[in-house]
Amino acid sequence: MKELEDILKTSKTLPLSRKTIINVFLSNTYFKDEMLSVLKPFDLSVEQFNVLRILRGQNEKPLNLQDIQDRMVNKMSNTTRLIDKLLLKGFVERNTCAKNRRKIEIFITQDGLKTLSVLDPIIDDIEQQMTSNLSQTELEQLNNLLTKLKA
Amino acid sequence: MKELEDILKTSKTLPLSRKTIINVFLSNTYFKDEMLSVLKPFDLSVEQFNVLRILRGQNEKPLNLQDIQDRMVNKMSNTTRLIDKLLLKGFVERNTCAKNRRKIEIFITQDGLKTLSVLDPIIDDIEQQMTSNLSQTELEQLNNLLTKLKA
DNA sequence: ATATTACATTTGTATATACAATTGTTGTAT
DNA sequence: ATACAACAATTGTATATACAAATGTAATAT
Repeated sequence: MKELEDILKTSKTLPLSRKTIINVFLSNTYFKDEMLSVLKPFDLSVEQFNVLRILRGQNEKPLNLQDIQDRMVNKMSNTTRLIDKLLLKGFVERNTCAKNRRKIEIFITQDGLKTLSVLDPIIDDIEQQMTSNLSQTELEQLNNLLTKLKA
Repeated sequence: MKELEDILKTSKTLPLSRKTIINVFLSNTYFKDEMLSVLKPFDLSVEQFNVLRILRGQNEKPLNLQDIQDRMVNKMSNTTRLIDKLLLKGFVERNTCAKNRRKIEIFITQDGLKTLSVLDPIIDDIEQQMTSNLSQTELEQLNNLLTKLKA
């Protein structure tokens, strides 16, 4: 993993705020790349995977697009198109809501559930690995700092 | 800013590693959105802005595409196309390298430099603002933890 | 009852990114 | 000198995201 100093070769000392922001960008890339390399063989992007997990969390109850969008970690401008791709792969189903035909209900399929259950231990593993350089105490500190940061 | 609990309504307690990863994703989005809203009026994306700063750091000396890519915070699969857009806006110039015609040298223009000099204090400001919930000590802690995380 | 407004999703356009294939140039091996 | 490998950038295809406009449905106001 590249360090700040390696990347910003020509720079003087950066203000702490900028260093922090850059470090968050780098950490984000680090996590996303690792996740993607695990999900790739399952033909899923990180975002698609997260939506599938959201749908599973509903225990077979459907969610409409806005509900999904609200629960997404990376706010998605285009849930429609993301769902389109999950549909093509057979991981979700889509129905117009009977009570309010403006809304679209989305379900996870058996195939989607099966894929998630295969992925669960793999993802747990990579998440552990990616954070293994920090102790539990340090992880808690990091969490608290990040939460406070954007409070 | 949304909290983890608000987003993941249906979830049980998450493992600390997952919480940390999600928190980094959220922080990344937070920073990027704020930066973008500042850069938007200047017709620049966050990534384009960063490349311009890299080029300025060279003090008028040119960089080829690979050098730029190495210095970029968000590794860019397509520096070519990013530079294309900076070119259209007149912020950079592009020449084939005489010594090695495979390489393309890229310079920042006066217009690019002028735009950066206008942006400098604005960016400093927003960076301060975005991190103002943390003390200097906390920012240092956060930096150290993030560095250690991906060491 | 019709017009207007608000709601929910879709579509279009643009940028950033991932990855593979292609093009053109240079260096090397024989 | 020619063939082949390595290098540097470009192009093509796909996904995610930002934002605006368009479509279709429901609620309301008169």
